[in-house]
Amino acid sequence: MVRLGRLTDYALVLMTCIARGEGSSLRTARDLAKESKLPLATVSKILKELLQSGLLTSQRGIHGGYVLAKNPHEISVLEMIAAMEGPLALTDCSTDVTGLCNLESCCPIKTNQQIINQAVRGVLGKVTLSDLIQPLHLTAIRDANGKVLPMIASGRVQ
Amino acid sequence: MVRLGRLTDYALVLMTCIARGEGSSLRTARDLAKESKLPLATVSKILKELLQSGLLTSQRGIHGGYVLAKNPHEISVLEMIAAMEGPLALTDCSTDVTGLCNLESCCPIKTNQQIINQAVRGVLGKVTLSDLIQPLHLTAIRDANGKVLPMIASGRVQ
DNA sequence: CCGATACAGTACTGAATCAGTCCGGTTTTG
DNA sequence: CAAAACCGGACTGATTCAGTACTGTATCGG
Repeated sequence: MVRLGRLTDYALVLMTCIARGEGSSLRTARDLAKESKLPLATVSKILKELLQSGLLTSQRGIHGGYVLAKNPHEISVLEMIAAMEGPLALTDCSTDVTGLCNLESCCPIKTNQQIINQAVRGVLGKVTLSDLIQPLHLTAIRDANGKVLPMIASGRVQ
Repeated sequence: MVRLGRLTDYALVLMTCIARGEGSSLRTARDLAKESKLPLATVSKILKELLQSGLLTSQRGIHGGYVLAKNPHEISVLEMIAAMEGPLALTDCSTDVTGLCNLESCCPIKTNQQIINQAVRGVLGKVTLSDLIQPLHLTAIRDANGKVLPMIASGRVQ
């Protein structure tokens, strides 16, 4: 299905929760678990990974919690996905690692794969956390020909 | 890693092979297996799925084989991916199926997820099989702001 | 008409990945 | 020092996936 892992999905939800609560100091894992209706253990695991990727900062001890490390408009969807699943690479060929593919040097479409990857990265890099809080501002997103994607305004398409 | 299945990767290779050999009548599975250096059984499986999705047409019997069902520029990468992995949906929320998510109606980011999905679909829908054969023409692909993606011409970025 | 060739469809299996959980440790505060 | 909260790693059951095998059906040549 070419889908994000479920944990990545949760991560987007949690980041949105934290971003919405900005200004109200720290959010605890317990707090976020209640708000997102997800199990605490799972939430902790996700927050931990987001922390290690530098998207969150934490405060330990009683009265501890998590905050965004950057402004919401500086955190792209691409970064959040990469935090949970590692660098975005739709195929083995599009990694910088060599020796994975037995076709290696003669592979006729390696370059193309990288181009496809770059296109997807470009799009995901353009959508930021602040866009997820304010959906209507997404009208700024345009397709490959520079035309605004038709469904943004109406909220739904197909 | 957010990656395509390996079989999907192979499918892109095979479709490229077939597209390149256009005009030279039918390509047999055996033939394509040899050219792509993939096991015949696997190649057959992939071609079968591409057939069922209407991207290929087949001829049975001795002297049978496969041909593209459409012109290369009418077959998008999105279609090929969908043929192998089903409809592109980065998250459960972005499917048309309901009842999968326990947050359902109150989920704060459902709309956004669909927007993200649509953005990715838009990009993948713009790249066609003919683009994969003629990499240099990909300079037509632009980012969300209408600017040409920087790495296309040079073949590589980052 | 018969057999060789190639597509068509299904079913199975071993491996790899993933979600989710648990447990023990460390830091801070009252 | 005890409670609250973060920190880190490790384990497990389930699910998914790649790959293979086997049987069936269609077409063509002789």
